[in-house]
Amino acid sequence: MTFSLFDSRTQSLRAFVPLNEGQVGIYLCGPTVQGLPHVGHLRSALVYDQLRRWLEVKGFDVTLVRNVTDIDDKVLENADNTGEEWWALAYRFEVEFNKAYSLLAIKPPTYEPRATGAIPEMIALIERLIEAGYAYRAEDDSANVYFAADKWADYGELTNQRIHDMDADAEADLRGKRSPHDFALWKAQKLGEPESAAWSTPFGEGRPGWHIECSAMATKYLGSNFDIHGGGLDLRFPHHENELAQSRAAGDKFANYWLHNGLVNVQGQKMSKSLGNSIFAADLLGQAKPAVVRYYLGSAHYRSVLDYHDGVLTEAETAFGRIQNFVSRAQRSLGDIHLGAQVIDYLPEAFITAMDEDLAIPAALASLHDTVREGNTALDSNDQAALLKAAQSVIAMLDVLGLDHSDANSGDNGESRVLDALIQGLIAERNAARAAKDFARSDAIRDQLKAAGVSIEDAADGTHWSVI
RNA sequence: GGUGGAGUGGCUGAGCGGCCCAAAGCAACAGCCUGCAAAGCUGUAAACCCACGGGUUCAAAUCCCGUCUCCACCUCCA
Repeated sequence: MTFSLFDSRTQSLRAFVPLNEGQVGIYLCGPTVQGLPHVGHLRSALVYDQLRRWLEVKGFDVTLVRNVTDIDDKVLENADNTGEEWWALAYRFEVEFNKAYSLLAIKPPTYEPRATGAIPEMIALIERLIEAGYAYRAEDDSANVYFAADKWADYGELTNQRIHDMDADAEADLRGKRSPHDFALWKAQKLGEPESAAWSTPFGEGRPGWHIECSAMATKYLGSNFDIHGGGLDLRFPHHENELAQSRAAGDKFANYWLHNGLVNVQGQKMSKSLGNSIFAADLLGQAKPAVVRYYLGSAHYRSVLDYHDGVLTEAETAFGRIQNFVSRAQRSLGDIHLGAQVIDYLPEAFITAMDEDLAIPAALASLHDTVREGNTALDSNDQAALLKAAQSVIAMLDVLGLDHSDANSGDNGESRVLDALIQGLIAERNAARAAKDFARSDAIRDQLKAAGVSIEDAADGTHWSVI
């Protein structure tokens, strides 16, 4: 029953031991809502959703905090371009993110704080840092406040770097910094920036630096010491390094485990605005069902690079369709399949082992497919007991992975009843034609249905249909 | 310059000292089933032994050294 996670800070697989027995606190860096959600955002949110679900299956009471960065240079810049209020733009994109998350069955976090809702906590944290001598007000008398990176001896501990090895940009404008490695805790209001984007503080008018937001929000909701901090690999430096430095310098223990998910590449290349190769949530969800997208995003280990290119969704669709097909066949044979309260009791050993080892979802999927094959074999040989066992097992695994197995044909609305009646009529006609050996007619009906997006399956117990 | 990661069958992608003559999926081929298909099952072929060259070990895809190639981070980024 041990559960291990790869901790980026120690760069090792560590057995997970929660601070408080039976409870887990997770802080996840959410998006800066300055644009539309892309495949990378989805993967990141999904990884931690899977982690959360697995911990819940294992009986933990999980508190998941995923923030929304709603104030930032880019938000202001983009709002300036569209002519919207910055907060209106932020809300607009936040809604888009939540829509995508919800489609993908990513459970809402326990708390989803916005950065602008934690300004007092940020100010308090900055004051503690100034007092402790790790932060200073800008040399140029602006409202900027910086963290003195070289004063904090452990700076670089998260990413195993030394300050003097870092590639500092010697040309950069210091803006009142003492050293180029220092980073902003508080940013002075700039000329032309809206009043609504500036808060009054003891240091002057301005807005928060990016890193301080997460430190403040994480400890506000999870306490000064909590279990897991997660985010995308690209946030490891400088964002997480800075978070860790400032929180520790302020006297907080902060996170016990650091998790980083791999990024999504597009045809072997990094996704970026300048390359114009970004794949947005809408692109994926327009091409395939949400469960298929979810399956695809889980097809590589969370720490590996996931490559996106043409055909990946089709492949996921076929693979996932095989699983769904089995569930439909099993349900036809067994009727509705119910699970008891303890989902974990239905999971194969191999599946549990895989999930327990740093959330090895690809290996877990292998176990899922193995079970589907066993179930199909049981179905073909009419072994009802073995079929039920396999079917329950498969449904339990899909449940844990958050993959929707519901039959597309089920549903109780009027339209689906009408549709079923019409299709059943055609199926009856086709079977009559087959009985009369009028295969030209029967094939024509099959083609007609296929053209309409309906596939049919001739089974021992009759003909069944499903939407392709 | 620094830090981290990767190179496994046609493709995706696990494995990270013996259970590996390397999982699972996709694609391919054959058989069973079918009027023919689809779905399903079974089997076959697929990785000149897991980038290349050395080494350690009774034992290496897995550890060490060297080489090559690729990627990421060190600037905003999930």
